[in-house]
Amino acid sequence: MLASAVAKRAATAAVQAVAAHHADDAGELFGITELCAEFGISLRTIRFYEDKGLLAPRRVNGARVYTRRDRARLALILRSKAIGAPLAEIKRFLDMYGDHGEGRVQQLKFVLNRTDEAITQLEEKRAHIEATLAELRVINAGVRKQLEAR
Amino acid sequence: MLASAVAKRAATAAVQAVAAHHADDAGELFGITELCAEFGISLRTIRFYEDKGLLAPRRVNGARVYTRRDRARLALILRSKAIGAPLAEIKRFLDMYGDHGEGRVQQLKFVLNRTDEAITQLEEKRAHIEATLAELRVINAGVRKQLEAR
DNA sequence: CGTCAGGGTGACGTTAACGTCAACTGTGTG
DNA sequence: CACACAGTTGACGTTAACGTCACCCTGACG
Repeated sequence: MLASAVAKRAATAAVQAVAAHHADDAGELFGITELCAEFGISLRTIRFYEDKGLLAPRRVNGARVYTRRDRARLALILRSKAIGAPLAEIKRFLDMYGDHGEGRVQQLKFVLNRTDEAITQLEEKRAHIEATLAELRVINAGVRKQLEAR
Repeated sequence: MLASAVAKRAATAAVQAVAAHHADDAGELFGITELCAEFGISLRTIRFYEDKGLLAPRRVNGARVYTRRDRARLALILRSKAIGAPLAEIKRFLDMYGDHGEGRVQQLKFVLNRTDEAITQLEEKRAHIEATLAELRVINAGVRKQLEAR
């Protein structure tokens, strides 16, 4: 089926995204304007995220230098914003992407609980969207009929 | 398949929801506190929505009286908020649920365009959620493995 | 050496979405 | 009738998420 192929692609992308967040900060480096241009946000915004503890780039002579990992974090922030999450929640989100390679059992269980929570919440949100979509399609179809029957 | 059954139920619910919005305001009436209790929101909030033009209850000696239709609108508002829409957009949303029984061709086409827009936007949002869910499941599974392998 | 662009740091302004408070009003109750 | 009570309207406060502005520093270039 087509759906399973799509799902597989999504899963692969997810694995890569999570891996990117664990990448050693060796490779390319980015400036602040570079990232702003790439993601279409303002300088003020990216600094604001830093103030809020969502990003923590290195400094070179005071200037911010971002690694690929920082870039991945930013992408995550923006996507989370797109689904309507407040920055405070996004911060908790980012923590989940953090360690979980090492860490005590206590910590792992903590992460497990939070991912479980986040997953159920997102599923609820998705359900809301499904319902709204269904209603919109009803309206859409109704109006279309009205128009066809002049 | 199970999924199709679920989809049908959702579609039926959607039809009813849209119909409820067109119901003649004859039946039961509600007070403001009643609605607040039912939906778990504050008086201030419901009045705020009125200020913003999202609700327009009748007045009896200055007191607000809500019809079933108003109640349906409120439900829609809250669900829209749950999916992360700003009130300004929600207002446009509500308009779509409005007439479309009568109206000139011009108006109908307008509604059609907006529903189309809204649908594609919601689909995008759903895609965001799917992606995030996929990543969270990756993390979740990873942590679970770590824990099993002590 | 001047200056100029790019980046940094407060400080303040702004919009959305309410909460809080005070002061008033109509309604039922003893 | 006095009074509690539910409901109403401003006015003002608050939090989140930035935008704007002014001013400062620093390296590169002519």
